[in-house]
Amino acid sequence: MSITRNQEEELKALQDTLYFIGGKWRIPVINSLCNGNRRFREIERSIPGITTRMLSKELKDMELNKLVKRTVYPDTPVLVEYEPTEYCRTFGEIIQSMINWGRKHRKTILRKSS
Amino acid sequence: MSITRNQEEELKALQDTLYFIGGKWRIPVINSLCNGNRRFREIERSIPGITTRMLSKELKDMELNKLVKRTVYPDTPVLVEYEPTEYCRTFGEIIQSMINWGRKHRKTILRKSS
DNA sequence: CTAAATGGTATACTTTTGTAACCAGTATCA
DNA sequence: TGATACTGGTTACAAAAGTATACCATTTAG
Repeated sequence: MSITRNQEEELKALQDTLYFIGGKWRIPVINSLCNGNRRFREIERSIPGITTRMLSKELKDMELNKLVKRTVYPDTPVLVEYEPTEYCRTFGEIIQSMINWGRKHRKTILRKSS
Repeated sequence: MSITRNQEEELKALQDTLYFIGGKWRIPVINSLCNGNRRFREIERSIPGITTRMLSKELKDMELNKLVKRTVYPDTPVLVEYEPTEYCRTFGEIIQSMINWGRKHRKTILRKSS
């Protein structure tokens, strides 16, 4: 049946995406980079709750996956810059839909912290 | 500056959404329910890789968060049904954007398993 | 009688994430 | 001349999340 087939295909596409997004910090880091943040501490400060360790791991992994380009300017003091690739920007639609959801449901959500 | 203000607000909305999605299995479970699966084993079979334990935890948590309604029909044999709430269906846009991403990038992705 | 499906739980284990301290190099401030 | 703070991270350890596997009572099919 074509309904079944289609659902299988959708599930596969969905799982590919989720696999690629992976952990908890990938989306916020992509968002930060796309918002123009470039330096390590700058990105770190822009994402409340992230730790140096997680950001470091995330950026390394994203570099391997061609989502960021890391450039070192070796003048003293050394300066390190992270840039989002075009590929990185393909997550725009997903991020936008998440922002939309968050906006709509602001009133519904009771955070643990409240 | 309104750019700054807007980015902060977007980040907050984004983080609310990510917080709500939480773990690894929330999205696949929502998707399965929205695809019409209702019984425990049926949902389990529809999500490759999930274990009984994780599905059980996820469904409990989703019930607490008003994402599913659990109904027990106590005729022997007992039958248990899980139904997505309207709230659950609000994730449709996010899931659809994820499916779109997965489709577009099928060729780009090299899964570890390949 | 045997085997399989139902809706799960219990236990042990591995992997991932979080916490917190630390490091070398440079700049700032008094 | 220190003391302090910022840069871009690393390291060791603890806690949380996820995985694997076995198990349970009940019911149905053969």
